[in-house]
Amino acid sequence: MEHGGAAAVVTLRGEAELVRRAGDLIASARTEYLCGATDLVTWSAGTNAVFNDGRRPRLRPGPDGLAMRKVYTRQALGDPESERRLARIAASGAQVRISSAPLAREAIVIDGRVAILAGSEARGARTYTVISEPVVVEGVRSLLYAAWEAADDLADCLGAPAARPPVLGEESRAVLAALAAGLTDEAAARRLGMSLRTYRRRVAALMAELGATSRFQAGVLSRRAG
Amino acid sequence: MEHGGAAAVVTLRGEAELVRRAGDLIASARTEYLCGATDLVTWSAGTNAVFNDGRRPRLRPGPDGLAMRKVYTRQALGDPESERRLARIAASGAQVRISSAPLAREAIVIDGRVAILAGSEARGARTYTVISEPVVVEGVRSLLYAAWEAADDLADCLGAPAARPPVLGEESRAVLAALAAGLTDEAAARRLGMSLRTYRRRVAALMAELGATSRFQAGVLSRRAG
DNA sequence: GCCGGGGTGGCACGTTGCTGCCAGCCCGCG
DNA sequence: CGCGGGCTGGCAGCAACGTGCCACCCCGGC
Repeated sequence: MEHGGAAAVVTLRGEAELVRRAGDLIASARTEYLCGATDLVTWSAGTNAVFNDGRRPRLRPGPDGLAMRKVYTRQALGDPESERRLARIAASGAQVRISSAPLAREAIVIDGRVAILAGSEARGARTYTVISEPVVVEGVRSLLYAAWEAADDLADCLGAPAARPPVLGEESRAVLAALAAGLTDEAAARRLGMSLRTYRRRVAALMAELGATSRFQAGVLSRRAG
Repeated sequence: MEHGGAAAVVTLRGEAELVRRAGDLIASARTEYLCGATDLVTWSAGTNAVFNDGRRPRLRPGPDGLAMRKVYTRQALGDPESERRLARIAASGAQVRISSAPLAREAIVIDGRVAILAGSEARGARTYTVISEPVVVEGVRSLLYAAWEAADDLADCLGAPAARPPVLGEESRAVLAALAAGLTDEAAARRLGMSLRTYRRRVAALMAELGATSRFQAGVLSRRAG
């Protein structure tokens, strides 16, 4: 049972063609605009061009409005400039979240009807694949939505001192594991073969690195970082 | 630029056809078999039939072996029977993780070359869409891999008393928020308008519900549950 | 050798978190 | 009305956590 609707899978080259061929599609979002990317680079040129063309949809958080959901990775929080842009996006009514898992390929799903996947660069122009085959769109949407669900709200990530997780050493990981196992300090220190005093020093250093003021918060933040 | 390779997107009806038409494909996995589903129901009949046909690949955890990665949701931990089956899968060399986000549609990606997405049931037979278009496969793989990355190892979820998160009340959420904000008990109790004693009672109840023995662990578990 | 720096462990003390006990309060029930 | 049950808050005592201080190493430089 081959699928062949000529328009089921279409590959476009470059943002210009994306805007020309799929601009109407993108601007026609009515219920949900779900978008995932590692940072702000990929879609910015293409889709901003579409929306700035005087057809930016009104974002209403209400039940019948368009839900604009964007997931990025921590790389989108890299520099203050990107952070500001993200904050601006969020202020404009979009829901922005930060995923701690990598999103290697950018993806958009519009109203559960159309998916757009970015390919790699080829001859200077990025390719975009527009999919309208329902099963594929639904599959992509469910996966992208899972990433959305698993991600943190931008607001919870902005002030975090550990926006860039500091790549902990081997010992820190062991301490973290002991903490996460629910051991008391005494038991943990014995297991790790260090004195109670030193163990507590390690914990204090970890908490400082995470920016936590209580152990509960440290647990939450440690999981956010992985 | 239409895509047409006749085999780029093929939809199959029912597990029998899946095995007949895509069995070789599934059994030919060499480097990575990445699979996501809400529970053990969907793929079991189809892919088990393929593998039990004497072509189960050898799972080697080494660098050149086949990495069999499976992500399920907490629903796969529903009953002890499913738990045992999951443990058996893990024991056979597959890496099994539990995602706290919903995976509405089942998906497989094989060696980064082929994706198979499950559709909804139609006339008693579930449909399976086999995709070999590289951009689409890569997009699906990156999303599925993100779900894999964000998920917890099965071992960390098996003993958890809160495998089924108990749908906390409004007040419990407020307590959790106060804890996650890093407040001291005193400050949190003031903010929530209750006495220190009562606040600590709430915290103790929460920790019991989560099965945590330390606040750090409670923080970790609370985030695992959402 | 001596010296200084960095990491460690012991000790003491203060803070925070945990819980058993009891008194009070509100409610529904007989 | 009395009575019991459930929830609350205060108190006390204990366990756990956090940290400043100091003595003790181990090392590398002078």
